[in-house]
Amino acid sequence: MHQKFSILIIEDEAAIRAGLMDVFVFHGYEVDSADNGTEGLEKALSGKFNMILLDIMLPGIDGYEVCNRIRQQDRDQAIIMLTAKTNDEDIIQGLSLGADDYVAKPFSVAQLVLRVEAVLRRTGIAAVMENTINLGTNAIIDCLNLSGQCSGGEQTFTRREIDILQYLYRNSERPVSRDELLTRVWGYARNLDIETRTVDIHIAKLRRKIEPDPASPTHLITVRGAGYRLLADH
Amino acid sequence: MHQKFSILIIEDEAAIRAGLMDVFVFHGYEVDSADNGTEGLEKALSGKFNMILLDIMLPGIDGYEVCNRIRQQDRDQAIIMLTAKTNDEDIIQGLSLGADDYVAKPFSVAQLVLRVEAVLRRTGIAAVMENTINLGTNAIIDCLNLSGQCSGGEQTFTRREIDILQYLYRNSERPVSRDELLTRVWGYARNLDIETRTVDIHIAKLRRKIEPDPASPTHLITVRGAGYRLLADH
DNA sequence: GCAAAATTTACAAAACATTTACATGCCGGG
DNA sequence: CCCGGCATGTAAATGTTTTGTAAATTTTGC
Repeated sequence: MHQKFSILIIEDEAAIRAGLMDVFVFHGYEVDSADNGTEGLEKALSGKFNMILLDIMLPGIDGYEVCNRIRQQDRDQAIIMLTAKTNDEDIIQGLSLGADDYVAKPFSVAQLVLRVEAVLRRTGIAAVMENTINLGTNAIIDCLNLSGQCSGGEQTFTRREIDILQYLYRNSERPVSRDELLTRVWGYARNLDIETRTVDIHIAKLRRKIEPDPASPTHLITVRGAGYRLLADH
Repeated sequence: MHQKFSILIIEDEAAIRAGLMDVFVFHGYEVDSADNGTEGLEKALSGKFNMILLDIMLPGIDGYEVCNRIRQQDRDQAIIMLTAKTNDEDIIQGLSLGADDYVAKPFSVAQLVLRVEAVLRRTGIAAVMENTINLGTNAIIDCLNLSGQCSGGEQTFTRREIDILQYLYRNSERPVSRDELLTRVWGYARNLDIETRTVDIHIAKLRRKIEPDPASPTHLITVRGAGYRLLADH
């Protein structure tokens, strides 16, 4: 998985909160937390999180109320409820309020991670993330719709342009040579003497679309003698 | 409002099977059942069911295997596993095999019904069953009567046109390729080399009916290199 | 057998990809 | 420091593929 999922843990017991944070950091998630309902709700409403783990018994606003308010603002926010209560009433209330799943304490950590993954898959969040190139505030690209929100406003891309961006994005830790692009994106047989400039032309077109100032690129940079490299902000 | 959801219950204990069938018939579902894995799998693979309730311990092929085989054929089939085992191993295995939810016996009937509804909602199957396509002020289409109120006034549609619109509507978050339409609407076997233009022709006809200006579509848009996408007014 | 619907055919138009041609800038060696 | 060569940038011309659609033809449902 290239881009990290972000997860918010709302849980008042410090030991459980810390334990959960460790586990999800270990599994490659970006984690934030809150120890009460008020703070949790505030963070949740920022819309920054792909998943919210929500304890039911909380000081301040309780978990049901938090879930309810989140849903009012964002129908599609993924939420999993955690609780020590194990009777049907709770489960029913949790599901009616629109939590995506419900895990009863004590739960095994492995089970919880699997349920989180299952919900991310079911809700389509995983699919969306896999098809999004996020370069920061001035370029967020939807590879399924061949479109993006860039500094210059809404942009559309061609299939080839998206293929190039995706290849560079997946290899953004290093520059990619023209030869490699021709091989991996175009499907040409490896041919070390290049007699085409088509890669350069496509790069120039992409810069016009995603760079605030195409003349001095910040995302799609040239590494002279090596190729091109795609960089995100921060 | 919408047609009935169909549900398949695969469960060997006659008393439980009969009880579940009664409950779901009462809740307005169309219900079929099987009392062993072999028959259950066969019925499940027919693709007629919106939801499959699957007991784990079955004579013949067991529930895990049935789930596995269904998933191989249809990634989107909704499945809820039922079982008396309550340890983590089972839950993990169930989720790994791709069941959409997991309900442990003894469960309350109310809880099970709610979980079924939750899964139908989450997977978008509930939306699939809707029979009105609402694209905003200038196109509201009644899929049962094959008619609609569009910018050009009252329109009638053919069955194929409605099928296309519904498929695009259910997948309106992404463009749908001609190939996918031929497979999912026409029922053609997957055949990557298209030698027919019939999809394009139908799209053109639909545009004449639902677009205020067919020459510059706002609802039925082309994503060149990817397919067609149906958009509603916000 | 008829009318409506679906599909194929055929061509035009638009979008996209590539080549060409020349301009620009970077870098090392006199 | 300046020059030449080489890697890169890009506008414009050219070639290719995809899409739009009218009209002809076949299929389908009564």
